[in-house]
Amino acid sequence: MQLATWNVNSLAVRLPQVLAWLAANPVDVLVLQETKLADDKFPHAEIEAAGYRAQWHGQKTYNGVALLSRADAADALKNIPGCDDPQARVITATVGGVRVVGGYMPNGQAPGTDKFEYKMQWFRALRDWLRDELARHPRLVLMGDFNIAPEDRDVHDPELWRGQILCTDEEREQFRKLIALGLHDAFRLFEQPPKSWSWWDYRNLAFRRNQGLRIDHILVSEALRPRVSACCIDKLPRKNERPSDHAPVVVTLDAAA
DNA sequence: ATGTCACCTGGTAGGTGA
Repeated sequence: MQLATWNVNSLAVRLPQVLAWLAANPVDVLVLQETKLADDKFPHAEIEAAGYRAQWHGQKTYNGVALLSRADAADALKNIPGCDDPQARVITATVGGVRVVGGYMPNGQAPGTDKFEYKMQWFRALRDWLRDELARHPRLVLMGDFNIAPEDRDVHDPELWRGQILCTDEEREQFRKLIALGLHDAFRLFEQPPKSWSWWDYRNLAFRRNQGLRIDHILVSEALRPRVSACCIDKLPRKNERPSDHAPVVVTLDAAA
């Protein structure tokens, strides 16, 4: 079973790239972030024609998430239950016995801003709900754009980025607290090439210079950890014309014993 | 040195968010 996450930065613009990527990478589950589409604009016909079912939680202009799956998706949820959030950031469903949580975590803009405080509160709410969700669904994957580079090795220039948004100690603490629920960063279960990033700013020729950050993550629960056989970042779509600024991240799970 | 992109409103640009 393969699952992937991709921040597409507008599904209206990126739909052809998503369909092409799925044709080349027929993963079982793909969660998308920043669809930026109201629910009635979601391209479900095109996605179904490509062989995928879709759950989506949309929003005009900002945010918006979706969960595409080859098999049936059951018990879908939108956003964090019990958290009254007007921003569309989470889509959850059970596929093939795995509880899949796709998230577009808040960016936070800059430390000290209202948006940063929202980010902190949002992660607290996510953690409080996930604790219960993990008890109900031991086989769980949390993946998406976390907007956090967990460690210095996830940053092309740690000194330049120190204390900046995506890299603050407070954000990294939020990431560690998610891990402490009993989750594992699938990417770090394997030896990886140095300077592996999932996001490159559109500015400053950042991709050409490989000046990026690893902020898109796939966290797997303890019960799933023995099944993880690979996890990699697919940089190819970042080389497309009109690319998203993010690359997909893919995890491979062996069949249950 | 700087270097973008997507989307909105309300226009033949400017603002916002990332």
